[in-house]
Amino acid sequence: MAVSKKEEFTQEDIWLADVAKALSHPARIRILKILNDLDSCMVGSLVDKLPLAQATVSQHLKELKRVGLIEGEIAGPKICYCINAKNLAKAKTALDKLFSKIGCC
Amino acid sequence: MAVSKKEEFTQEDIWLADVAKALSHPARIRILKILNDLDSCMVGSLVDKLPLAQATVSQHLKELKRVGLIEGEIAGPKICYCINAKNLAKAKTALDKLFSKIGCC
DNA sequence: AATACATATCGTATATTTACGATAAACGAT
DNA sequence: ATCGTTTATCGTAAATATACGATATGTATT
Repeated sequence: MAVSKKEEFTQEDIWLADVAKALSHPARIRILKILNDLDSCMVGSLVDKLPLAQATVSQHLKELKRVGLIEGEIAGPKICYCINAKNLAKAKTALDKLFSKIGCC
Repeated sequence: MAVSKKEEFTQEDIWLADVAKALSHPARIRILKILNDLDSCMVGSLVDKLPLAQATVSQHLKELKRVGLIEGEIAGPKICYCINAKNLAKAKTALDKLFSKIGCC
């Protein structure tokens, strides 16, 4: 594209689109579901559960971390990831609002 | 990327990621909000309300239509778009489930 | 049928995303 | 201090997304 026009929208819309972008790959949906089920999980364990190379999983984790949906804590030589409940709730509220439409055409 | 690995996930995760992808641009968030407020809207009117060329708006509408979040009805020479409430509700339910995490680390 | 208008599609340039091997960085244990 | 383990980052190739002008398509009007 010549030049991105994303900045020409409201901060709220840009943020919501950004959260949606973080959710826009099945690997990242899967990661969130795993973290939801296990409460927390080491990267190596996530790599075992996904059909992707370690470098790729790390990249997906970075994207989820970027928008604040997850956070990592150093646990010795490993890193323990978990969901950031506060930001997840914020995203849920914003999406709920967007999806509040009941009637139709 | 060499080859996409998206097919290696569950249909549910692929679908949810696909819906999120449709929401992953501020222009498409804006379009949904406008349709939510106005109930329905002609394409020309949407073009007026967005900082994008007509061809680009049409492309964004196509993406929202692809995942079933909106639908267009021919109205004479114009086309009237509106939200597909049924599919929006389905997406809302799936996202709610994903976001059901309350506790944290 | 010719015209005017509304929207979709095509072609294309550029930006971004996805994927992975290789390598670096950080830590604990020996 | 060196070694093995774990994860992040770099470099890179291919796929996909974004943006727009130009053009095609379809409809109503004259």
